[in-house]
Formats: sequence, structure tokens, C-alpha cells
Amino acid sequence: MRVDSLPLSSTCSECGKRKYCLVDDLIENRTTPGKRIFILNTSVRVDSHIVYQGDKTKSLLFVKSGSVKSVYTDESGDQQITQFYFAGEYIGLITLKHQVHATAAITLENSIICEITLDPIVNEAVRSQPFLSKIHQRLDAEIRRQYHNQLINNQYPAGKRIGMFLLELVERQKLNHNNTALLRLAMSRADIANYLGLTAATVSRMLSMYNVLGLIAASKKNIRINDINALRKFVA
Amino acid sequence: MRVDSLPLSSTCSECGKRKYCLVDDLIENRTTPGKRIFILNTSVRVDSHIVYQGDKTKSLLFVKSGSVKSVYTDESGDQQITQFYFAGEYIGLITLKHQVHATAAITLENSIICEITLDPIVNEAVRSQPFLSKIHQRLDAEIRRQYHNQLINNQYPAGKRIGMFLLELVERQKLNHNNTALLRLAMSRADIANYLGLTAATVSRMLSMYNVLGLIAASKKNIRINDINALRKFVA
DNA sequence: CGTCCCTTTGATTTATGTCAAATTCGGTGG
DNA sequence: CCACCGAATTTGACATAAATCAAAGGGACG
Repeated sequence: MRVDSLPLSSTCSECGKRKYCLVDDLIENRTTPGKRIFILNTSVRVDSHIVYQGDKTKSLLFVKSGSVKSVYTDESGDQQITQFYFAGEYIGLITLKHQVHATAAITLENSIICEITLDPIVNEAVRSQPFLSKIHQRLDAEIRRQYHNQLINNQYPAGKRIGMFLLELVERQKLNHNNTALLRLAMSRADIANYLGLTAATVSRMLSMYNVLGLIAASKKNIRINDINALRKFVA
Repeated sequence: MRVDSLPLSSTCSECGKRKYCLVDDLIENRTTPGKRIFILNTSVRVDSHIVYQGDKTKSLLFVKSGSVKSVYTDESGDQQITQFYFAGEYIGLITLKHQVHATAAITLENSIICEITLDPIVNEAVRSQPFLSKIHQRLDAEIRRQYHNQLINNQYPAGKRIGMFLLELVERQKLNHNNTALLRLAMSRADIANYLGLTAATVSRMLSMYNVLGLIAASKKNIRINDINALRKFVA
């Protein structure tokens, strides 16, 4: 991670997010309590590159708070947002086993990002089957999500894409120990549009539609899902 | 690989495709010449499942001849072709480091598929840095392709998608030691359409357009790129 | 030789993009 | 704390690319 950011000094043992972090498993087996596993625990400002496309993989990034987008840029400069990452999620899992980051990572809001050294992770993965499974589980989920998005963007109309996008975010928030129907979309409409293969105008229109239907209550960055089952039914 | 198929008995040393196969590196370092590294070397009929979605990863599949599609199926049965694989390419690289195949693999024509045990590959990868790099190179290329396709399908119009698809196939054929402007598209128009997020009718129309423009000569499954630079310029 | 399936081509509809104006929001400085 | 500015968002009118529906043509295979 190369970026102007505030290093926050603390140990993993003291970290509030510890029990949602892979590092937790590593600390349990340590004789030296209070050991720091991470390289950097930093407060990062909105719109900062925390990974550049083409960077060598040397760590895993844990989003402690805030959110991040992954952006692929092609030779002619066109860009594709390939994924959003939220609090409790890891950036770099897909890249973990090969050498370079195929996408950049950019914060969508002021965030706290913890950079975790690869070595102890890999060592523990070799030693402990349950730990390896945890990593696999997260990686598998991300890869499945990737394929599912490809399907959605290729075959479904704009309304369903937005609806499924919202549903996915609620599900992920739940997985990340925030089981509410309240979403905070830190990214711009244009970012959502790029991610879903639409335009900002269409994203706006579809959100308005869901609003009118009473399925959601959207005001700017904040969205409440009024009736998640009705929404599920609507996009099915 | 679980499929009705003809096992072809032979050794890796005798294999004609040996020098394009990762296994070649393994044989060089063996004291026992003629060793078989693969599990199965089989002739597979068109439209056979050689991998099922959800299967545990236990081998790498090398396409010796023919071609294969990767298909992701979601809960409601909708399908997305996520990739095509051609002679000289490996299926399962993305899956290699996690446990289950997120997609099925289905032959697009009669093909010869060699199933390679994971263990010797992994062992050699740990031992030899150059060998590991070879794998990384192929995996990186596939992941980059994946992101690039996402960009193309989300942002480019039908004509460019088809044009870039053809260009990509020519490039890959070149990488696979077949440097010609002649393509054989074993997959149906519907498969191409699904892959590119279009309909079969649109694929057909766009190929006709390129035909009329004289950029390609397409007849059914066979396509000749008449002027690759003109085509590149057209889609840029 | 005939049937069936795939592909091509045509006519029409429609969803979403484009362009532009109006509105709201958030941040800044007085 | 409020007023102002610029940027993002919403909304509207319109254009258009691609989907849909349907028919005709062509190959492969029994």
C-alpha cells in the first residue's frame, strides 16, 4: 500500500474488528500476546489509491471501515469497476495466488484499511486446515459473485440489475455482521452505473422507480430496503 | 473428469503436444523416462461435461485438441458462458487454488483432453521458480482476460464486441502456436451471443457486416481475418 | 432424400443511451 | 450560521442500438 495516510499504531490484540479478521486465528496460536501481524493499520482518505494496477502482490488488505472499489483500466484508458469491498471484507484474495494486481483499489470514502503481511497467513494456511478453509470460503464466494455479476450484466435488464445489486449488498452486510435493511452507498451513481454496465441516468431512474413502488426509500447515499421479500420477488 | 470417453493409452514422453504442456517441465527432471504424469488422456465427444459445477478440484485439464466452454449456472437456471478454451490451454487454473469448480466445462466439439494430477504440478511449483512463473503467467493472462471481457460487455456496442472477440481468438491461437488468420469457431452463434451478452441474431448480423466490409470472410464455423490491422483499427 | 436444427435476414418494438435542463447536495468561506 | 458555488443527481425529451418475433434458407445426418 503506497498512499498518504495516517498510520494508526495499535496491536492486533487490541483491535475492535479482531474477531471478524483472519488474523484472529493467528493470534490465538501465538506465545507472544499483543503481536502485530499487520504491516500497516491506516486511516485513508476518500479517493486514494491503496493498490495500483500492476503492483506486485505482497499483502492482503482488510477493510476495517469504509469501502473500496476495484478498477480495471485497459490499454485505451477505458475503465471497469470489477468489485466493491466493504467493512469486514478482504481485498487481494483473488490476486493472492498469482503475482500482480490486475486491478487498482481506490477508497470510496474515508476508510480504515489494515494491510496484512502474506507470510504468516500462508504459513498458517499450510499448518491449519480450518484456517485454509476460511480463506477458501471467502475466495470461493468472491469468484462466484464475479461470475454471477457477469451473468446479471449480460442478461438482465436495468431494473433487475439494480435490484439484485441492492439485495447483494444487504446480504454481504449481513455476512459482515451488520444485519440491517439500511444501506449506505458511498460510491457515486456513475460508479454503480459503470459496475452494472449502465449509465448514471438509468441508475437514478431505476432507484426512483423502486422508490415509487415503495420497495425502497432512497435518499442520496442512504437507502432503506422497505420490504426485502417483495424486492426479491420483484427481481426474480 | 467423469464422462463417457475413450481413454487413450500413451506416455507423456510420446505425446505430440508435449512441448506445449506444463508436464514437459516435469518430465525433464525425472529419472524414469516415459513416466505418465496425467491421470487420463481421453478422446471426448462433442457436448460432454468434463467438469461439473461444484466438483472438487483435483486436477488440471489440458486441451490437446478441440475446444471447451465454461458455463456458470445460477439458482434460477440461467446460464453464463464465462470462457472458451482452445487447444494448448488449461482449464482449472482459476480454480486451482480453491476447492470447487465454480463453473461446468463442456466440450464444443470432439476433443482430446488430458487430465493432469495436481500433486506433481504443485510439488514442482514449490521446487522451481521458473515453473511457478509459467503457471502464474497463464493464470494472470486468464484473469486479465476475464476483467477485459467484463469491460467489453459492459461498455462496448455489439460490433466492437464481436470484432474484439475475433481478435482475441487470433491472438490466443498465435500464443498456442498456430499463427494463422484462420479461425474455426466450434461453438454455436448462440454460445458466442451468450458469452458476449448479445443474441444469436445480433452476432449473425455483425459477422455479416464484417463480411460485407471485407474485413473477414465468414462461412459458417470458419472465419478468415482478411486484414487484421484494418479490423484492429475498426474496433479501436 | 427428407427432416430437423442452426443460421441468416427482415420488420418491428422497446429498453436504454444521449443530451440537456432543473434541482439538490455538500463543502467553503464570509 | 448562513449564503454561495460547483459538482452530483434527478428528470425530461428524444434518438437509437439491439431485442424480439417470425420467416426463409442452408447443412448435417439418418
